[in-house]
Amino acid sequence: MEHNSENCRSNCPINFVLETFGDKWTLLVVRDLMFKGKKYYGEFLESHEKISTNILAERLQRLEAHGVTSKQKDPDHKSKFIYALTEKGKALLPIMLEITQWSSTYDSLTNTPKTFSEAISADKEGVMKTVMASLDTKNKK
Amino acid sequence: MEHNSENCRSNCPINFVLETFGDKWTLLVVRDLMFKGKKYYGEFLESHEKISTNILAERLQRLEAHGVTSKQKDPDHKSKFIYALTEKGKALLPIMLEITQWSSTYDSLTNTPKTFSEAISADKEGVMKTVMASLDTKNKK
DNA sequence: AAAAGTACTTGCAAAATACAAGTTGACCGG
DNA sequence: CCGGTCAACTTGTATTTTGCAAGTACTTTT
Repeated sequence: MEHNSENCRSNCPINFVLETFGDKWTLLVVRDLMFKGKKYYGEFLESHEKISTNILAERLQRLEAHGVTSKQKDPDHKSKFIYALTEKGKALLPIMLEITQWSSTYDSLTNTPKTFSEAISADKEGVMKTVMASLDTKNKK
Repeated sequence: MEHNSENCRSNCPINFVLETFGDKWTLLVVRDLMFKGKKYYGEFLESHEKISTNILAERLQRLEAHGVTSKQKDPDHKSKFIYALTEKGKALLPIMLEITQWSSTYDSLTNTPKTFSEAISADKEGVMKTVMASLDTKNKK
């Protein structure tokens, strides 16, 4: 569960996130967990970018191994697992919001709702609290 | 120079940055330009992570194609090119600082100086101004 | 004029990814 | 209580990307 830069290419903080998230798919799983309310394997597969199933399985395993996500049996459905962000995973929120702002600025075709990017600009702390609250609610349900 | 999500997998802002930076190397080049004062091809090759020369060439081309970096002849050395961040590239700074904070928190072996992460916590705007100023100075030299 | 520096390009083996199909254990309707 | 469907993967293979070593062309230094 604990993970540090011991076996990484360097101890640089930028490199450290790349060792876990440096590919085209991993951060999309985080996005789905953080903003889309997804928690089942099958839900991640449905995302618009169409991750393939072997890649998804490998990424979920890696995220769990690095302490970013958790995996638990769904008490209501024995054949399902509930994936969720750990505290370490939730702590990615500021990065995710800054990424959203950058893309909203430089992608003329972005699908970020203007209300959302304006809310981040006006009150980033408030948006963070709202998102965090939504994650807690989901877990308790 | 203009780039948007037209030919991307989706119009999601998270995916948009992945289309340009979603690999193990690209963001290290940005780091070297932003924080390490590097500007020559050979300097990027020297970084601790040891990017290979063909990958570096391809990434610099992509960054330039996406409007994140610029490339100009060095007036003093005809065999050298100066690489620099554009405004779009400099605008990645908030993301880079949040990444630094996250890694400094969760990597027990991080090489981030405590003075730096504390400065970001205490006065992020101030740190941003300092870094931005250093980038402007470099360009004018 | 020869050697070294700078920014690449090329070739090839190894690793990662994409796509399709198969497996295993619930769950559900009749 | 049996067959079909659902859910979460695993396996196999073709394609793409990466990693490493070597080579090229132009400049600068000695």
